[in-house]
Amino acid sequence: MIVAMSRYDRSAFPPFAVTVDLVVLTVREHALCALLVRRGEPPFQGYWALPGGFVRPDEGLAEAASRELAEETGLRAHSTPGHGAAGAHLEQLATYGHPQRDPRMRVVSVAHLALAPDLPTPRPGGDARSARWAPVAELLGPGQTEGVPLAFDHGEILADGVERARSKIEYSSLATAFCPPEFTVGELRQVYEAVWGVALDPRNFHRKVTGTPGFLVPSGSTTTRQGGRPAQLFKAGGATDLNPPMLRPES
Amino acid sequence: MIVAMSRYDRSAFPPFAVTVDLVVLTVREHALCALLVRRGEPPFQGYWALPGGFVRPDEGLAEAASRELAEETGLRAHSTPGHGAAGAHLEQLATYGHPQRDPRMRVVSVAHLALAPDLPTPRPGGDARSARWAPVAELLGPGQTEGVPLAFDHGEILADGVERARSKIEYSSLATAFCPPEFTVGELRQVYEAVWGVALDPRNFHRKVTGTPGFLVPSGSTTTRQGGRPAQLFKAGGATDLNPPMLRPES
DNA sequence: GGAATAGTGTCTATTAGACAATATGCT
DNA sequence: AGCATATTGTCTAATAGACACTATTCC
Repeated sequence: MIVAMSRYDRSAFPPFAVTVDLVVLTVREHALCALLVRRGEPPFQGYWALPGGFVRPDEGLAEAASRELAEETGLRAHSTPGHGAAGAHLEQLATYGHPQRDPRMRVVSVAHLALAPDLPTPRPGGDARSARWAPVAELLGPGQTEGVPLAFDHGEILADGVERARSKIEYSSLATAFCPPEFTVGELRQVYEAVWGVALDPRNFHRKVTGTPGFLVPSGSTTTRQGGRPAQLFKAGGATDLNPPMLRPES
Repeated sequence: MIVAMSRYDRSAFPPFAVTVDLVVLTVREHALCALLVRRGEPPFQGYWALPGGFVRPDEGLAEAASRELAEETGLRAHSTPGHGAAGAHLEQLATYGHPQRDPRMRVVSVAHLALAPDLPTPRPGGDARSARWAPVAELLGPGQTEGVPLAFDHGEILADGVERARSKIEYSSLATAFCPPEFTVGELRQVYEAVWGVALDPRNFHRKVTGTPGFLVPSGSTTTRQGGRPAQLFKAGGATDLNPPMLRPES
């Protein structure tokens, strides 16, 4: 490979640094939250940023994103829904490559979106940097204005990731990626309500999700952890697409 | 650069080449077609490939894609619908970075999707390479098998681009990007039929598209170029999202 | 019992899909 | 006239949304 590279005119292949950045989302206390890390060095020293890092010469993009996710959260990544526990959904989001997005050099970042269940152990920082779960409502202002500025173009990336998550739970079963392996219909509804920031009718929601083939599979047991009448527990079914979709109100 | 590559070092940035590849789609003679160029040099010499090229040190990703599109087709790019004539819709598709996707060196390609109206002048090749519009049905086999192999991982990229286009015309007004500045409801229906490969009921389709606010704006004149009763001409309206969506049959 | 949540049933307005019928150009 | 396409209208089945009602637990 090195021999092959040296055979070519260097000016024909301008070198770029390639990184992966992660928009890791979870639902905590009825709020959609994103994982942020504090930067310990310039540029943007002291600012909050999305977790990420350089892609290594011998690894693929999804592989690099999966590695960074594990380093930051301990989660293993899945690209298909229907997993719970120590797994998170991971998919490529978009690539950001404005020439001046990093003042040091030309960096192209392949952003990924991860959806994780609420982590029992927040595990702040896989490599000694401090980390936190920040409610996205505090990061993305009501309009297009951002409340708290993030490092680099990470505010834009976060906004794109949140929008992707909001739209994708409409027509896919991805909302279950925010849930533990077994969950109730009410807990799933709270995920939708937190991600969309709206209230949904519990009765119509129940009829909708239990009536969609392959979305939910009863696990057989029940729980009363939500209070009130015991609720059936479900696991995510094999279906990935929701057809017809779950409709977001106010459209 | 070669020194840095030979050993991973925290302070170094493993260098990558970054390219843009284009999935340029149009509708010709009732068939969805993709723009291909023939490779004149190894690797994959003589194979058909997607148009593309290296991102320059001082240009952004969308800028590079727009430049390549203009070089290959003469089209100017728009990221919003509602344009016709010499304009094409252009959006980022996904990024492909498998370590061995290019045998020469590590190349990360940011693929873009362009939707263009049928070009009066096919203009085969902006830089002396031969080019052609290939029906995607001949390139992507019935199953997941490809009919004709493309260079590199371009078959996979093309399949992703076609799938993106097929799903995006469901819930956006992007189908108008395949049409000339003024078009009839029947011509728009033929776009949907070509992209999806299905037959749609002309009467229900007419009611649906004319009843969606902001999708179509009457231009005032009529045409008989389709034969039969003269049809109203429309321009693309300002709406970008179709709500409720155009439903793809057989789902 | 009272509060809270789970789950079912019912009604209505909207809509997708099938398809009859009419309109208006062309040869 | 006969053909082709455009455009409007009608009917039916399915569904989203509103909401009454019952079920089952904990306090």
